[in-house]
Amino acid sequence: MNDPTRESPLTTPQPPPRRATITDVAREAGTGKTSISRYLNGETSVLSAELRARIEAAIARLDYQPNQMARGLKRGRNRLIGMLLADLTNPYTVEVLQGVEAACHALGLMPLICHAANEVEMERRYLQLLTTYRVEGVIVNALGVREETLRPVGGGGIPAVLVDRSVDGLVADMVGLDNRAAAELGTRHLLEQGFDDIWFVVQPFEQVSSRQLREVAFRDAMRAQSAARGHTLVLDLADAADVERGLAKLDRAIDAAGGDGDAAKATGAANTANTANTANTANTTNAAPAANPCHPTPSSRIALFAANAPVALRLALHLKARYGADWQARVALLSIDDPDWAELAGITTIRQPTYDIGYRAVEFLHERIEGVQTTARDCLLPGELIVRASTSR
Amino acid sequence: MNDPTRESPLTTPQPPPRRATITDVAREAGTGKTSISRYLNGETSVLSAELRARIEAAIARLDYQPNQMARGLKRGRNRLIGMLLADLTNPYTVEVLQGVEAACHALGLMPLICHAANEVEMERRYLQLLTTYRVEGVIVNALGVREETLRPVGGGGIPAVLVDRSVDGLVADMVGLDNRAAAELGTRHLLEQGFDDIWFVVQPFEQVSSRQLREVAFRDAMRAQSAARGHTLVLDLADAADVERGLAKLDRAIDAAGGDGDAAKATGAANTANTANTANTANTTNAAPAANPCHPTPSSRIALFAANAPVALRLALHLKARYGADWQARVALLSIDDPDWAELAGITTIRQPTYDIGYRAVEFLHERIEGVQTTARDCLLPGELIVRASTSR
DNA sequence: CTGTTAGCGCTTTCAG
DNA sequence: CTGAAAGCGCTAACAG
Repeated sequence: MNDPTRESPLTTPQPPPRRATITDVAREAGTGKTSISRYLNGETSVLSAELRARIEAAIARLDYQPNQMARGLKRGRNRLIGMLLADLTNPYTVEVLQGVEAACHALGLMPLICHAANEVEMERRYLQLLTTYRVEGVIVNALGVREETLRPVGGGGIPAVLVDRSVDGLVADMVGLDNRAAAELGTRHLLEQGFDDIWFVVQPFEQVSSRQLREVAFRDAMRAQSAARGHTLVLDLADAADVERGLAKLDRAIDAAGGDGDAAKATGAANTANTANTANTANTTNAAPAANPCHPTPSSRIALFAANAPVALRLALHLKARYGADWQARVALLSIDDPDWAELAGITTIRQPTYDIGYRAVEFLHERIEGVQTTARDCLLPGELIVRASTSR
Repeated sequence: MNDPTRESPLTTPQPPPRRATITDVAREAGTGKTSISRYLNGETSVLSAELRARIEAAIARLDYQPNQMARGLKRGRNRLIGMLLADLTNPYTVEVLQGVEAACHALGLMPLICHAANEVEMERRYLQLLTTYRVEGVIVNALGVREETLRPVGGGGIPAVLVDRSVDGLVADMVGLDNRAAAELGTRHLLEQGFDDIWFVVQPFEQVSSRQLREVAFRDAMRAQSAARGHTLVLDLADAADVERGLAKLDRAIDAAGGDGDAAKATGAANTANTANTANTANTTNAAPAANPCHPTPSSRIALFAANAPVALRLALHLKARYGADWQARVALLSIDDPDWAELAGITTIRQPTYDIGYRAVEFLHERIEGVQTTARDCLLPGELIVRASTSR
C-alpha cells in the first residue's frame, strides 16, 4: 500500500557515458590543454581567432562541460557556499532563501542548502559536511552553533555570516531584522489601538538572539506606557504539554479580561479540547474570570504579540478552536513575520525585508571570501507594519 | 536606509589557514598516504592496530578532514545529487524536501538544492550547473525540462527521477500523488455533500502532467454523476489580468447559484476591489444572478475544487474579500495539498504524502546510481481526504 | 600567441 | 600488512 510501484516499457541497457574531458577537447581541436583552459577562462584575447574557432567547434561537437570539481581542486576555490537553515518550515526561511539565490546567481556562487530541521545535532553534522566539501563560506541561520569551524572575523576557520540571529562569542558579520525597532513598532501600535494588557508570546530563547532582543524591546516599550500591563509567555512549540500549559494561562487571562458574556461556552470548548491531550488539564479548568489578582479590571483590552509566524499560527489555531470563528472579537493578535496566510486570516503583522536580508548576507560573505578585512558588520533592516483587521476596528 | 551597516571591534588580520591534507597526516603519522586512505575508507581490517592508532592520533591532532572534491575527482563519484525545485513557495515543495533530506542523510548523499522559481530558463541553467558539478543524479520537480542532459532509463545523460510531474517523452522513474484517485476522492466528497455545481480551478496546464491528470479525473468523476454540472477554470496566477477575469467568471457563477439575499452588498464590494486593478473590470460588473443560461437553478449548491494550494489561497483571499469573513456560507472550497493555514481557515483538503514522496524519490535515484537497470517505475502514493468546515455542515 | 610541465588531494593498482 | 607511483580533470607557471 505504501509502494504501488508499477512497471513500464523497457529501453536497452547502456553504461553511464563518459563525459568529455579537457584532454579530449584538446585532441579534438588539435591543440594543447592549456589553450582550452585559457578559452574556458575567458582569456580570449590571448588566442588567435582561428584557434578559438577550432576550440569552440570541438567543445560543441563533444558537448564538453568543464568539471567544476577538478577546477576547484586545482584553484583552491569551488564557488560553493553553504547555507545552513534552522527551519525550512518557517516561511521566513524560504523567503530569505530567495534573496540568497538571487545574490548567488549574480555573483557566480552556488549555494549548498542544508536544513537542520531545528536539531542542533544536524546543524553540527551539516557544518562538518560543508567543510568537507570545502565550501568557500557559510551563511548561517544558527540554531546553537558554537563551532570552531567557523571563522570569526579575522580568525581561522571558514568565513561565515549570520542571518537573523547572532551567535554568542562569534564575532562575525550578521544581517537581520532590526528587532528592537520592530518590537517597539508592534508594541506601540497595540498601545495606540487601546490595548492595555499585552502578552508577548515567544519560543524558548535558547541561543536565539533575535527572540531575546524582541522580548526585551517589548518590555522596554511597555514600561514607557505605565498604564498598560505587559507579560511574556514562553511557548515551546516542540513540547505539546508545555504549549498546553501556556495556552491555558493565556485562556485565563483572556477570560479574565472579560468581553461578551459567552465565557461559559468558551470554557466548555476548552475543556473538550484539552482533556484529549495531557494531564495538565487540571490547570486549565478553573478558567473563571477575575480569579487571579494579576488580571484585575474585567474591562481591559487584551492583545497577543507573537514573536514570529510559527507562534502566531499556533495561537490563531488555538484561539479559533476555543472562541470560534469570531475569535478576533475576543483577542487581538499581532505577529512579527508576514506569512501568506496572514492576509487571509486578517492578522496584523510586521513584515521582514526577507529578500534583502538574504541578498545582503551573500554580499557580505562574498566580500569576506574576496578577502575583505574590515571589522564585523551588523546590518539591521527595518520591518514594516501591516495593519489588518486583527488589531483595528 | 537600505544599509544601516555598523562597525564593531576589530581582530588581527590572518590569512585563510591551509587545511591539513592527507600528505600532512601521513607525515605526522610517519607512514604513507596509502595507509591513511585505507583508514579513511574503513579498510580497517588491513591495518595493524598500532598503525591505526598512530593514524587516529595524527588525524585528531591535525583536525584533518578529507577533501570530498578530491575524492570525487579520483573516484568518479562525489555523493552529490541535484534537487531541482520548481517552486519553493509552494508548501508542497518544502515538505517533499524534508523527505528528500532524510533519505539522503540515510544513504550518505548530499543534496544540492536548486530553486527555479517557476522560470524555465532558470531550470535550464541549474540543470546545466548541476552537471558541471558532476552530480551523480537529479531529482526533478520539473517545470518544462526537455533536457538531453537527463538520462532516460537505459539511456545516456545523468540519472533522473521525476517528482509530482512527468516530462513528455522522458522515460524515467517518477514518484508522486495518485492524481486520478485524489481528484476522484475530492469530487466524490463534494458530490456526496450535495454540491451540484463544481468548479475545478487549476493553473495553466503547460507541461505539468499532474495538473492535467487531476483535471481529467475530475471531469470523469463528474460525468458519472449526471445530475451535477462540472466546470474547469484555468487561472494563471502569474498574470493578474487573467486572474481577474477568471475570478469574475467565478463570481458570476456564485451569484447565479444564489443563496442568502445579500448579493447586492457582495457585488458592491467586488466593484470596489476590482476598479483598483485592471481594465477588465467591465466584465465583472454585470454580476447579477441568472443572467447567464449556463447557471440555471438559483438553488444549486456551488463548490470550488482547487487543484493545489497556491490556487486555493488565491481563491480564499478573493472570496473573503468579496463575500466577507463568512464567505464559506456562500461557497464551498476544497483543495489538493494541505498547507498549514488550511486548518486555520477550516478548508477541506486532500493531503499528499509529501514526505514519503521525497523519500521514495531518493531511494529510486539511489538505485539508479547504483546501476539498477529495471524499466521505468511509477510510484503513485494515495492522498488523504481531510474534511473540514468548508465542505461540511 | 602556444604548448610543456607540474602538481591540487585523493584512491588505486602493483610490488614489496 | 604497507608503501611507491600513477593518475582523476584541470590550472598555472614557465618556457618557446
